[in-house]
Amino acid sequence: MNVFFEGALKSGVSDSLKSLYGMEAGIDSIHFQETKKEFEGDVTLVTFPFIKSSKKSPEETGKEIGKYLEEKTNFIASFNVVKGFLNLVITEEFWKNFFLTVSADPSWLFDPTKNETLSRGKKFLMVEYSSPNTNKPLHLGHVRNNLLGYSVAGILEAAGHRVMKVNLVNDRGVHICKSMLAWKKFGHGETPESSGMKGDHLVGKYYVLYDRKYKEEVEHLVNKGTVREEAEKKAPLQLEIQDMLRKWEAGDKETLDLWNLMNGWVYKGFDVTYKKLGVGFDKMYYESNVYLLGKKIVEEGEEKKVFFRKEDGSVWVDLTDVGLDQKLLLRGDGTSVYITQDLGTAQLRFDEFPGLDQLIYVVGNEQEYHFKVLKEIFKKLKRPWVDGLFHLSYGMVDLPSGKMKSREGTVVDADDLIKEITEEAEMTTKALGKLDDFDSEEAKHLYHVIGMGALKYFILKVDPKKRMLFNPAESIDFNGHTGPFVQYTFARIRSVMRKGENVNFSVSLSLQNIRMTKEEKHLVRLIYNYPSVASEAAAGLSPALIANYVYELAKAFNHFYHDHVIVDEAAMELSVFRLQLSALTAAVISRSMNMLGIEVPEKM
RNA sequence: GGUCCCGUAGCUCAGUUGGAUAGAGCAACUGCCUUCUAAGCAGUAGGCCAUUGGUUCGAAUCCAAUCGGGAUCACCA
Repeated sequence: MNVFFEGALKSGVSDSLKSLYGMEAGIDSIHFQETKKEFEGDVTLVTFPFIKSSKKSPEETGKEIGKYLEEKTNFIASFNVVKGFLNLVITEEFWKNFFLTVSADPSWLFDPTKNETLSRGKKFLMVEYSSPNTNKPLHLGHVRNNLLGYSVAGILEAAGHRVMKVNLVNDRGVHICKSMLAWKKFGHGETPESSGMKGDHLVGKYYVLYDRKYKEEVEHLVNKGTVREEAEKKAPLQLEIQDMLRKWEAGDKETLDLWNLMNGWVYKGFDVTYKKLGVGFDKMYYESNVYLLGKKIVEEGEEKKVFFRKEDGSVWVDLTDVGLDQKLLLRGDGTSVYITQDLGTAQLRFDEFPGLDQLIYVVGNEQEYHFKVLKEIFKKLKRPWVDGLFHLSYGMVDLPSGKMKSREGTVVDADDLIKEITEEAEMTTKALGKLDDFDSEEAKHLYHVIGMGALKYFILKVDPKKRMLFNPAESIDFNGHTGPFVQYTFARIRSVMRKGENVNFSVSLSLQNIRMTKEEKHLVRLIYNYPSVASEAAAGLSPALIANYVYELAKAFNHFYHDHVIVDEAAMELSVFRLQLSALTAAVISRSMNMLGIEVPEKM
């Protein structure tokens, strides 16, 4: 619902309670809900909370409030009371006025500077997402992360916030060293060019190879009588990795050159995948640049006696007072751990961007503990921006066979997935055979748009915090509650509008002689709801809300389309109204899908 | 074991600031294309909202316990 009339309605109810029963009810304590389909009305007020004051039956109370509203406000046409539920019918005049307003200027719906429902307090937000390791290509789990992050940023922007999308690339550490070492020993100088492999896949291949060779070494040692734990530490490859890490930290040229070379391959590969996913970033951070930053904060904490040092020189924070554990912040040898760098980067960002209100981390739920710790530490350090730290946690993507495991080869690779889904879109589209006038470039683009629409919608429509099941064989559908369904509805509207453009209607939009049908009113209502849905989605960082809303809207349009003739030369005024209604629906669909990062096609 | 998240139709999911008879889609079965795109529309069937107890005018929604599933509690990142 929308402040457009909700505010007035609430104060109407508040007034009525006061004058009828002498009850002081704050505007915020009054809640409406949409009237259920089975009953007549647009909004419903539950009267039970008021019967204590009214000392009358729910029915009676409802009737009195309804009567009051009908008389004292100008947009209640009628009302009825069923079992204590006061159903209010909004006047057709109201919907017509709304429709005329947004038809004349659709920006009223979309522009946060014009629509106060849409923007409730402009903020400056940073969304960190993606944050890949550079030792292997992206998989399905990353896909969920990227789509979520990009979409959340889009939703926040649509609500009028200033948003920065950032990516913290995990470009250093043992994982990349493993790929480097395996490539150096077994790669024979193989490159993306020589192998024809995408760079990230090539590097990933050596990561897997390292793991295999390392296991062989461990088994070999175990067979010769070494205890497994011991063998894992003493395998030659493991020792070489340690050596390589040290060299990297010491700035050894040969190591850094190799590191740069292989990371370069990976970035090229990532760029291709990001582009296909349609995601992007305003700023890239690299762990190799920031991993030392946290040390200053550790020093500060020590001075402030918030942290403490153990005999071996390691620095810790004690969080047992807030139900967490003691946490290591700096190793005895002075090197940093994972959280050290996150301390540093968080500080860096608030320093770098004055006025930053919120830092949203889109990271899997396996790191909930980590972010809790991070926040508690900054709380102890009394950072004024600590409440702006937010971990947008999401669940794993599981396969029917269970968890994805890279070592067991059960990961769903992002590039493969995109390829398959695009091919599927192509097959389906061709089978329907509606694209005779498309050239091959256009067609290719369309397959991609539809395929990605299906994938993105599939992932974004579910609540982020739930783990979701992905069945590669049957998960992605193009019918029903899917992205392509919504895309199709948009294309259908555009098709009708093209027909409308070819007809010369010599009247302008006027609703004087029009009685809206049930379906038309339903559509107008849904369009009316857009700003509050958008604003709710922004407040809750929830793409799923948008996805479900736009589905409902598309369904409502298809229903309307089925029962009504839109372009009819014999009924000019009506046609102009219906075309306008269709156009507005299309605009809202397009906007909503955009927030999900999904394109809508003119034809499909 | 402690902490956190999840459990709704055969399957995938909505609905969770307490409100009326719990909603979609897929799969199954029926209809609807000489008229604006049938990737559509209409219909049938499918439910002990994990279980038990509590809170109250009212509970899928809040509280407690139990049972299932997952995550986490590293001098890994």
